[in-house]
Formats: sequence, C-alpha cells, structure tokens
Amino acid sequence: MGKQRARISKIINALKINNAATIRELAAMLSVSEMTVRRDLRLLAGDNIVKLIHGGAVFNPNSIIEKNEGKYSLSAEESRRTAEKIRIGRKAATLLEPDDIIIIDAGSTTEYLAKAIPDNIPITIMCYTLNALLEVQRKNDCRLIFAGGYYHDNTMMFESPEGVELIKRIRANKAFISAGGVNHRLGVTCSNHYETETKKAALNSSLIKVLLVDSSKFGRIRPTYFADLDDFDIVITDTGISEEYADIITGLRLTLYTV
Amino acid sequence: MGKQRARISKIINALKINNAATIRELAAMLSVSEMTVRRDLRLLAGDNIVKLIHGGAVFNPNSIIEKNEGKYSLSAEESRRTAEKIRIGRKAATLLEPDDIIIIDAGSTTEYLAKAIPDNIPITIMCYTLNALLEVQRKNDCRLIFAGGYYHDNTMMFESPEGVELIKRIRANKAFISAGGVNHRLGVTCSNHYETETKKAALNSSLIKVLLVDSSKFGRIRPTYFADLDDFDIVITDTGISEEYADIITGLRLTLYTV
DNA sequence: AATAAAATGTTGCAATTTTAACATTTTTCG
DNA sequence: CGAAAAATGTTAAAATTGCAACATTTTATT
Repeated sequence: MGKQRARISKIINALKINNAATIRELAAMLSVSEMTVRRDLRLLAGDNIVKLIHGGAVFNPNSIIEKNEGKYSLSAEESRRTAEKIRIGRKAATLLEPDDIIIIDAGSTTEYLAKAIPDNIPITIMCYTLNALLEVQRKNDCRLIFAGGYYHDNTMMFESPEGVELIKRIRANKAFISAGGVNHRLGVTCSNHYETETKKAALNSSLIKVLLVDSSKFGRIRPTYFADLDDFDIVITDTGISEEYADIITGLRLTLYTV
Repeated sequence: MGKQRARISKIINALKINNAATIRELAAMLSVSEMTVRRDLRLLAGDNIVKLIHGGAVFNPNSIIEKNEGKYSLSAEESRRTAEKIRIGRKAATLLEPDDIIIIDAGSTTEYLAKAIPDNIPITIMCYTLNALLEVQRKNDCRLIFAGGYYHDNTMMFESPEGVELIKRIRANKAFISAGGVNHRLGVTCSNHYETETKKAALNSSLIKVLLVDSSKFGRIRPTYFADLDDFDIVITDTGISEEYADIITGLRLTLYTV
C-alpha cells in the first residue's frame, strides 16, 4: 500500500519537474514494468492529475494537486463519478448548434461539457470558471465572454455583482447548469452561497435551460437554493437515476436524457 | 513565411498553457494535417523548445524561450525587446510588499511582472488578461480578482462596462500599467480603443501608478490616448531610454528606474 | 504571368504503444 | 502461519502513431 503510494508521488514529482515524461522513462526511473506505470498513470488520469498521451503522461497544471502542494487526496466519490460526468458532458455537447450562444455554469460536470465542445462549430460561450475558460479559450471558432469577479478556490469560480450584471445583459440560447442537489420538494441547490446570484442570472438570461447532474445528486439537498426543478427544460444525467426521479422529471414535462 | 510562423507561435502558446498536447489536438486546433504539425514540432524539438512524445509534444520548461532569448514568440511585437521586458517585469516585482493589492494591466511587459511575482508573498491581484490570469492563478498566497467581459484575441484581454465597474469599485496600492506609446506632448497611448476605459479605471483605483514600458515606446504615438505621463508616479524601463526622455520624466518628479 | 521553390496534404507500410488475459509475486489480516 | 486479496510482471494480439515518398497547393521571384 505505502509502496504504491510512494511510487505515485515520485511519478507526480517527476512530471511536475519536466511537465511530462514517457512511460519508458518512468518505468526505468522507478525500476518497475511499464505495465505498472500505466496502471499508476491511469489512476492519476482518473483524478485529472495527469493527462495521458500515447506513449507518456503530462502533468495537468490546473489539477487540484497543484493547489494543495502535493497532497494527493481526492474524494473517492469524485473519482468514481468521472466516467458518468464525461458521458453527460458529451451528451450536452451534442445539443449545440452553429451560432448558438451558451452559458456554461460552474461544476465538474460542466467542465466536461466544455471539453466536449467540438472545435469547428462557431458559437459564443459565456462562462465564469477558470476550468471552463481554459478549455474554451483554445477553440478557434468561439467567441468568449467571461464574467469576472472574486476568485473562489474551491470551485474555480469568479463571482461579483458586476459579473452578475454582465450575465444579466447577455442573451443566450442555452444555459448548461450544474447542481449539488436536486430534490423534488426543496428544489435545486448548490453548496456555496456565493454561487446563487450567478446561477440565477444565467438561468434568467437563457432561452433553454439544461440541468447537468450525475444521478447521485437526485434526492440530495445542499445548503443553498437557486432554482426549482421545473425551471429547467432538459435534464441530462446517467443511467443510475432512480425510477422515482425519472418519473418526477418526465411528469413535469421536462426532457430527460440518461447516458 | 508569416503563416508558418504564426502557426508555430500558436503551437507554443497552446503547449505553454497545458504543458503539452497531442498531435491530433494541435492539428484540429490549427486546421492543418497532422503531418504539418509533426513537421512544425520537429523544428521546435530541434531547438529544444519542445520534447516529442509518441503521439504528442511537451513544452520544455527549461527552453530558451522560457528564458526568452528564443526566436519564436507570440507576436512580432513580443519577440522584440523580450530581454528588456523580463528585466522590467522583475524590477516591478521587487516593488511588491506583503498584503499589497495590485492591478496588472494588459500587455507583454506586464505578463513578465506576473511571472516574476514570488510564490510566497501574500497579495491580492486584480487583472483582466488571460496571460496574467494563467500566471497568477497557480500561485498559492494570492487572492485573485478578475475583471471579465468580451475576449479580445490579439491582446488576450477581457473588457466590458461591467468589468470597468468592478475595477472602479476596487482599491489598490499599486497599478502596473503598460503602454504602446509615451509621448511628452501627446501623452500615454495604446493601440486598441477598447483598452482605454479599463486602463483609466485601473489608474483611478490605485494609489501608486507604475508605468512599465520598454525604451522603444518613448516618443512613439499610438492611436488611443488614455493618460498623461505625469499621471504616473514611477516609470520602469530599460537602459535604452534617451537622455531627453529621462530628463522629461525626472523633470516631472516621477521616479525613474532603468534596468 | 510563368516558373521555381517552399509548404502542405495523402497514403501505405513500418514502428511503437496499448490492451487484455493470465502468471507470479507481494501484502494483508484472521 | 496460511489463505485471500492486491499488486506486479509477461506475453501476443490489437490499436495507434510515425515516416518516407510522392502529389498537390501555395508562395516567392523575375
């Protein structure tokens, strides 16, 4: 157990120094087989700490680890739900049409939407998180609008009254919103108070409202309320959603996609 | 000639941001064939600017370009005067004190200030360009405020009335401003109209105003006026400044640092 | 405008890496 | 200690990428 952990730390360190390394280099450095390195890297990739490239791995400069000074600890919850979130993000990306104007909310699920946006489609993207910005900024045919403000480390989100004003002045076809909890009686909630005004503004400025949540969020409650379930038009989640909540959603005449 | 050069700059930029990229990603981003990307990367690898990995390329953090004597750069403007700009940025960073609140303006010179900020010093940084954001965001002890808006590709700057409002509401110890031209009669100017309101707001919200310009800017005029020379308190430039302009600056009782 | 030169695209094959499945070793814990 | 579980190593087939050579397009030059 400790042995594996130590090796993974060494890998992270080596990648930090050189930005990246080949699998062969790492195997030689650690005196283990390439297969073992691959298995370690797959773990790190699952937690978004490295990006795998055919033949090697690249340190992700925006990973959580960079902020926590090398402490490699991630909630099992977060790493487990990654596959679902990727599928949800991809599905959301299929809703995009040329010349769309979209708003991308904070949250890990929406980050995968940003990743999944095809390069060639001309759209205007508004966002307010660093991770979405980093994804979107490299795309060619995207106009980019960013709502600034005070930076919040835990969510990578910027927020301010002026940022909210900017969102209010924007008009979008589609808003892709995430949530920490979705309860049929207590509504759609998130963890941080500072998020609510921004999320509300994003919803109000958008024609079609899409809720992106993995299935673990249904039934759950988070401290801060920002919308009702029937404020949304479309819900995208994974197949783990309970029949009860699937019925609630379709009963409200929302479109439900499970991926 | 220019086309290839521009593409190679884009590659470097993309690699800088994410440490690395796959050849497929780069080809899609640039709308060229993978073979062309390979050929570009081979050039960069020959100059030790990137390291090739099966499937992609990794930015070499120890390359000459990072120390900035390299021939490849983001734009023609930026490729000139790089060494001077680095020194100017470093000098500006020495002015920082713990608990400072600073504003970092757009421009290549100010980007080097962002790079030069030490990791351990606790300060609050306000900025509005992507390159400054990318540099600052990875520092530990920095609070970060970002003025958002519409993204402008050529300067990597975000700008909007709401962003200006946010700046107006901020109070900073020091503003580090750059300029495209500094003329003793016609004042301090920049290239793009959209920059002016933001720059003016940054100056108005700050106690000490520092002008960061390399010496080629003195005497020059750019289309858009945003301040007078004596609006500033400190000027940092390189030793190439003419005696005439050094006299003008000290005559106005500004502090002049030449590095 | 014509030609040469440079840059870019295409394609089939060679080289490399990944994967999956199973064998072996090491660790964990009653 | 000994069995079960976890981690690691090994292999050949599958998938991916790289390369060279040639075709095509773009750019430079007279």
